[in-house]
Amino acid sequence: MPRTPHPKPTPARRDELFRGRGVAFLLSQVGAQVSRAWAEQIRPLGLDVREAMLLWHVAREEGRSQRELAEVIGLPESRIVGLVDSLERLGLIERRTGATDRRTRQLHLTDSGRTRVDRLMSIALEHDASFSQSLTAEQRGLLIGLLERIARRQGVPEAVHPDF
Amino acid sequence: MPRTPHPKPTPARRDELFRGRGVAFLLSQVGAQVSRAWAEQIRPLGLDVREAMLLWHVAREEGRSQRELAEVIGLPESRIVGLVDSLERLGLIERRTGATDRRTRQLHLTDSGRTRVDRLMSIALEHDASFSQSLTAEQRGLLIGLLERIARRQGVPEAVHPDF
DNA sequence: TATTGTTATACTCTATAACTATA
DNA sequence: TATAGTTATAGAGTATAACAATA
Repeated sequence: MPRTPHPKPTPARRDELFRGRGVAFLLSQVGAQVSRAWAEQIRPLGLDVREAMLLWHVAREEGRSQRELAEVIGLPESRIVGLVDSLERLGLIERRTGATDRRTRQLHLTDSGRTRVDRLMSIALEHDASFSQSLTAEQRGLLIGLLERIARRQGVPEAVHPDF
Repeated sequence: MPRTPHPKPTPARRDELFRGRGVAFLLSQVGAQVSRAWAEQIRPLGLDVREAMLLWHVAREEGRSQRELAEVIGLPESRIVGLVDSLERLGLIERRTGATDRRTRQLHLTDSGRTRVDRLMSIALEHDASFSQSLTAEQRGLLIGLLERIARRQGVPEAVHPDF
C-alpha cells in the first residue's frame, strides 16, 4: 500500500496545473512529441504511422483476417482496406483468400515486408533510445514501471496505439 | 553523471520493442489516453480541447493579440479566428480593438469566462489526480522529474500541447 | 509596402452506409 | 439471413491563399 495514498488536491496543486505543470499535461505533451518524432523517423521508409502500425501487427501474427486486424487496432474495417491496399501495392504484405472461409483475406508478410519490418524495428530502436537518452538505465526501468502502472490503471489497450 | 550512460541497443531490447514494450511506445500510448480522457472530462463544460486550450491561454495572460496567441499555440491565425468566434459566442472572452494599433484584437476574459476557467481548473485537478491515483506522492514527483528531463532534452515547447 | 485579422477555396480524412461475394 | 470485404458518398477539419483594414 502506498505511503501516501492520494496526491491531495490542494490549492497549491491547482496553481501548479494552471501553470501547465501537472503530470497529466506533461504526459500528453511528451506523448505527442514521441508520436511526432516517430512519424518523422519512419517517413524515409515510405510508411506513415498507420501503415507502419498495420505492418507491425501483421508481423506480430501473420494470417489474421482484415476484420480481426481492424478489431485489434480499433479502426473500422473500411479503413483497413485502404491501408492493406497501400502495403500490398508496396509489395510488403499479401492477401490470401481464406481456405475454409473464402470471404476472408488472411494477411501475410512478403520477404520484402519482412525486411521492411526489420528496418522498422531498427528505427524503433533508435527512436526509443533517443527518448531514453537523458535517463540512466535505472531511471528508464523506473519510468517504464510507473507508466505501466498508470496504463494498467487506466485500461490502456495492449500493443495498440489508439489514435493512429 | 549517470551510472549507465546509455541504455544499450541490444537484440534483447529489439525484442522488447517488437512486443510493444518500449518507453517511447508506452509514452505515446499513455499520452494519447490522457488526451482522450481530457476531451471527455471537459465536454460537459461545452468546450472542446482547442477551445479549452485557447481559453486557458487567454486566462494565463489577458490582452494578447490573436496573432500572438496563434504563435504561442502553434496554430495558423486563420484557425484562431473560428476559435475566438466560438468562445466569444459563448460569452467567455471578448475582442477589444487595440488602442495603439487598431488592426489587432486583444483578447480578454469576461466574468463568465473567469468562472468557466475556474471550473476548467477543477476538472484539470480531478483529471490529474486520476492519472496520479496509482502512484504515491513520491512516485508522482519522480515521474514528473523524469518527464521534465525528457521534455527538456526533446525541446518540448512549454505550456503548449502542440497537437490541439 | 507590410501586417492583422478575416473569408473563401480546395483538399484530406473520416465515418457511414450501400453493395458483392460468400457462408 | 448474416458476415467479410469493398466502394461510394457526404461531412468535418485543415491549410492555403486571396482580401480588407490599418499601419
